[in-house]
Amino acid sequence: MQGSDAAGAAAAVQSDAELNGPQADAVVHVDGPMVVFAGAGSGKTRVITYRIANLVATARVPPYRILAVTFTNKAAGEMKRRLERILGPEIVRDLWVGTFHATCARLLRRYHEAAGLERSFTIYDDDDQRAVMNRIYKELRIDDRRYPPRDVLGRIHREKQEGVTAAEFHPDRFGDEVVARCFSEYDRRLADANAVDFDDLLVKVLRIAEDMESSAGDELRRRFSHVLVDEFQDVNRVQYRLVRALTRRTKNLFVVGDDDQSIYRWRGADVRIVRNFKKDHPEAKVVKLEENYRSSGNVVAAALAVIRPAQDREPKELFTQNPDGDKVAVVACATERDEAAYVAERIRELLERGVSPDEIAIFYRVHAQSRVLEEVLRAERIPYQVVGGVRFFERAEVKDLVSYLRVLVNPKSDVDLVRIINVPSRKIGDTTVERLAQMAGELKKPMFDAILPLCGSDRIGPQPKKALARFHAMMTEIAEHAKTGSPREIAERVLVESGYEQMLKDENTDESEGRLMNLQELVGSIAEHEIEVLAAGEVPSLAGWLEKVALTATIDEMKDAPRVAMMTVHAAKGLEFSAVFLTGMEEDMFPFRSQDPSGRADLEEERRLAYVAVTRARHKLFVFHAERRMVFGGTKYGLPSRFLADLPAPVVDAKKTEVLRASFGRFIDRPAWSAEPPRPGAGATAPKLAWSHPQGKPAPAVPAPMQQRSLFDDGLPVRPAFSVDEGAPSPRGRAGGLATRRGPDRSVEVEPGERYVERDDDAPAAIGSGLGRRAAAAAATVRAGGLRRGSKVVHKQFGVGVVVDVDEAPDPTATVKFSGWTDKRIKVRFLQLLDDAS
DNA sequence: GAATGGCCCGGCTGC
DNA sequence: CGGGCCATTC
Repeated sequence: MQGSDAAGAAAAVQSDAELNGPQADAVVHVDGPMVVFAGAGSGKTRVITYRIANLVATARVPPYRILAVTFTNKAAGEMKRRLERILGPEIVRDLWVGTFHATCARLLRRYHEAAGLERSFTIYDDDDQRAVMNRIYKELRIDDRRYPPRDVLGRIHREKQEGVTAAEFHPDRFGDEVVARCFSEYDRRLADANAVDFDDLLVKVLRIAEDMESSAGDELRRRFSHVLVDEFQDVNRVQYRLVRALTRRTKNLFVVGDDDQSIYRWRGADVRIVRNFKKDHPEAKVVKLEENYRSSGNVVAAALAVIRPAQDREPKELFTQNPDGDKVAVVACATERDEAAYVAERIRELLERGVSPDEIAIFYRVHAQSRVLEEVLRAERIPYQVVGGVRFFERAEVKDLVSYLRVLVNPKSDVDLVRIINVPSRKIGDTTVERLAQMAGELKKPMFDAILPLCGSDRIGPQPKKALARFHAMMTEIAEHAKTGSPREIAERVLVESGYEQMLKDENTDESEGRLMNLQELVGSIAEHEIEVLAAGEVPSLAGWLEKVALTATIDEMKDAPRVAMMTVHAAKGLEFSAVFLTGMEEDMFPFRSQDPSGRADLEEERRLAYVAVTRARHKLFVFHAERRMVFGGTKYGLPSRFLADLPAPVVDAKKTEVLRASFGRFIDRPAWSAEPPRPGAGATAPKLAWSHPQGKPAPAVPAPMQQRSLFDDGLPVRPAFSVDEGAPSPRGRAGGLATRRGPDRSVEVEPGERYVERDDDAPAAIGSGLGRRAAAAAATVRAGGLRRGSKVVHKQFGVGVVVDVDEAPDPTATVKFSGWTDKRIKVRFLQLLDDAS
């Protein structure tokens, strides 16, 4: 680092910063442990960035002695980019900025010997882990019904996250003997394959860092003078121990987090670590950033209301000086498709008003919700990108090519070898592979190295021998070329030489076409990586690319493109958008409740998750809940999420979609929880849900529906089953609580005061015929009023549409354009005319 | 040894 | 509803 650079940077830090009091404290206080409780939108990324800049520019800390741990690679990239503007690329290149996993992978390449690995080790993902475990089950003849491999792997995973090794594993539960056996066998196989799993990356580095005897440990502990950790509320035990070990000498551990945003408990994160930081480090300086610069007043108010009932929070009060802005729209929808159509409509409006698509995001609790949203956005020609979901790198053809490349880099990796040995088909069947595995076991060699010995034996027939020998020759040849070629060239060669490309070309279907394109994209990604690495002045390698691939998170794949982003709330952590659409805010969806009866939800964490979702929005926040929703093939009827009830009335603008408004004699299934009529005080505690509402909240003195309605002042049926007929669109009068349906025994008489509920499980067939009297009335309106082109209509299934054509016949039919569907031809009597006044 | 169809089970969040 | 695994068949 040149002196002038540093001086310039120091000046830049001073002039750029404009940090407020607490922020400045967090930046300039250099030595010793420090914890920053940074509320959502309080500028913590800025603080970390400027702190690093300050360390380098003012405190003159050599950049290579600074380690900054971010939560995602994407965040690491952004931080580096910001720092480059302040410090210049030369300095930033020497900084260590990355996720725990990426950092540990990098360290492990340096200290591989101390971890008993070769430098070329492979990182196994869940799929690989499962493959290894299946192999173990087969060979040890373990009953996979009694001990599901999934559970065993999950158990091992949890143990590793706590830093427990196979040797230390203490069987104390039923079935733990099996876990113990699998654990050590699994570790042994990974070691033999020169491979590590995600947990190993951290654990192995931790072993070295905590080893007071070895020189590697000593060196590692001296490596960094300052360690900074972002999103500290989501670190696990191993990660915490690691950063403590790394700062054992200097004590310069700086952590930033928000215990309110801890949402990864299910993967080992422990929010108590940040909450107890002061206890662990009595000398630690504590800073709280409580001013939110991101969101409008109403959004902040909503966020606070959601998080306030949470327990054991670090005391802090988020506030903002931003204007109140628009209210939070809470939108009641009929179905998920109605929800999607409404989302699309609002997005369309925003886009027309000049909002950039990348300033808009749609959130959901689970990926499964994305499909319908995607369909509708596609139909509406709104540019979007789905973050995560079925990941690119999980596609079969992509994994195949990756496996080929991994075998080239690390021929010991048996799971990769098995994956590709017969793809494309080389007449090397299961039996042959089995024999090969046996041979490898006996020779205590990797399977690849057992190929030739097996060919030299008389254990297999001449055909398999030939096939195996050819495969071996092919791979050897490619490996030979791989010594000189660039990663992209190697990948291309593999595709050709292996016959993989030919296989797909021969198939010549739409699917194979798509696969070929995916492979092209993969090669493109390798080429891109080459360019990046070359630009950084380093030599691109296949191993480097493979490592990057293994450690790429879904969110890292998010492109900087003018597209609406769709993602889970988990993926949204750390991001912000001008407009946020938070969908599926219903009980059992969000808070999510697993189908698995043993799977109890962690309500506290779900609440924090909701808080994260809300705090992503800068200006506009739309929250949605649907009356019914298709979930895993069945229709689920959902109550509005309890988190909605926490929103203060003054910041909420409650709306209903037109489809919901127009829905008459709602066909609400009668769920078990409505078996009893609501009684005062019973509403909130009735066994309608597996969860009770948060402790400490007194049961409402009024029936829950009424209590909630104060919030939804347009008569929104927050408890649909109890308020079925309310909010009907027109004053045509109630249906008298009676509705008719086809078939015998299906018309139901309803007592006064009770609401009519009806099944709606045979959807398409029931369209129209199940509509009841109001439908008839509506149809009459349509015919009498006359349906024209341009008329707005509602259809039970398809939602709101615009008539593009009417076919006058004895049974008039209209062609209607529905949002999110292809044009439909529908009998006019199944349509309801929307009077535009409503 | 490969290909195809059916069945069963899981079913969230993800490095 | 969908994916993975198994059994059947060629």
